[in-house]
Amino acid sequence: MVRKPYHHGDLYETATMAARTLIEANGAEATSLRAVANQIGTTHRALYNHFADREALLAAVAASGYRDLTTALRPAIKARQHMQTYARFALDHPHLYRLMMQQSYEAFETVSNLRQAADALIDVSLNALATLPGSDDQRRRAVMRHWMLVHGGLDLHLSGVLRARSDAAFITEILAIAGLSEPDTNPQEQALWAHKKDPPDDK
Amino acid sequence: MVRKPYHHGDLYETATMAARTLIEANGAEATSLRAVANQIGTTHRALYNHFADREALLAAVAASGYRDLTTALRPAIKARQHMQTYARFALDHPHLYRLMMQQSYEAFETVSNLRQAADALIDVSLNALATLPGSDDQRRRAVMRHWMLVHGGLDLHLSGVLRARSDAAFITEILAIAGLSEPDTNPQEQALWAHKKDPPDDK
DNA sequence: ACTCCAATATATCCATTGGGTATATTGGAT
DNA sequence: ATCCAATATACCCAATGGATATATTGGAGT
Repeated sequence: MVRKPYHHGDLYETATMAARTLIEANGAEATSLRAVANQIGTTHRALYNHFADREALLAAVAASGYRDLTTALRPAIKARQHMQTYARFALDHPHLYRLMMQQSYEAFETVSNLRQAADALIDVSLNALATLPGSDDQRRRAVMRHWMLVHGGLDLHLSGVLRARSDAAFITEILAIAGLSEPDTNPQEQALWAHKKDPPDDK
Repeated sequence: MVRKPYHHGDLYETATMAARTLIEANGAEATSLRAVANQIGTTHRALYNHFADREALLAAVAASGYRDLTTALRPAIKARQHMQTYARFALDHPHLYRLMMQQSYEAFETVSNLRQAADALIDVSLNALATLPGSDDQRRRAVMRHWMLVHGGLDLHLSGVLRARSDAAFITEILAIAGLSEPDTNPQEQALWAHKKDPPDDK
């Protein structure tokens, strides 16, 4: 069922990667079908032979992001390391991460790659944290708690709602909040969040 | 400095409310300047006398959302009630909530209303939870933890990444995860999350 | 080797969108 | 009554996602 490439080569993969590059650079909203097509030397209409519509192309990019994140997370078996790796991925690829987490309910049902890739992410987290104590359900809930916490923190940080002084400070703080700080670390909390009371870095 | 309305009345407020209605119905992406203008009987160009650009109109809507959420949250002084109210607002106004949380860093700096409204939200949470034990910093961190947790859970639930069986089930579960369940409640966790292992509601 | 045909790519076309510029209108201050 | 800045309109434009029709490619069947 995997057809050999005809004219251009594997346009599906080529287009997905080109789109991903553009998206990581400028964000998904600023990435047009024509821009992607230009990048790889085709007409924008050629893409419609491989993707139902623009959303489908974005979904393919999101799926590729899920796969990469899953791969990055697989060797991180300790909870703290796991969370750290997750956060660093999101901070290193903010536009991609946002795209991944903003796929519509429909996209998850339509683009089979996507649901599959997202489920793989959940599974790798469940497996990696299999060493935690407690029943399966307790572990599952712990994974959910960690995920919600780090994702929520990231999302609030990546938009301007909350503003940490730096990415590194953000990671330190989120680990502290999750109760996963290094034993000998004592993060100074009060200096982290810069909202109206204390402006970012003057003095 | 508050100018009386000239031709149409207070177009700023009228347009913001119309935009909000459209956004709550169809989402921000699907709401065009022209659609808003039609709704209130003006030209789309008239809006540019009150909003710098499309983003600014969306930011005004977001600010109004922040104000409403803050108002809803003010009387909820117990942590559990607070979180419950927050979650219910987001679930009742999913498109609006997403818009609020997706304002760009720039928007927060440019549209003064917006930063102000977002800060008011943080403050009301800090004040409401002032009864919690611990130092100011500990309380601040506790607020952040609760916020990140509930927001992260909501965001994952509102997109299709995680799928709870229902909104009510989601609220119950998020409270349990946060350690804020009613004492006599014993939420059955395993039945909540429906991802690939067990499809939504058949049986 | 030749033909055929489905998969793939292109060529035009269209409505809608955000935003620009120039012009008209309004109504309070003088 | 007049003037002028705030407001609204008229018309324009390039870019975008998507539709339809046509051209091209190259492997399968003979």
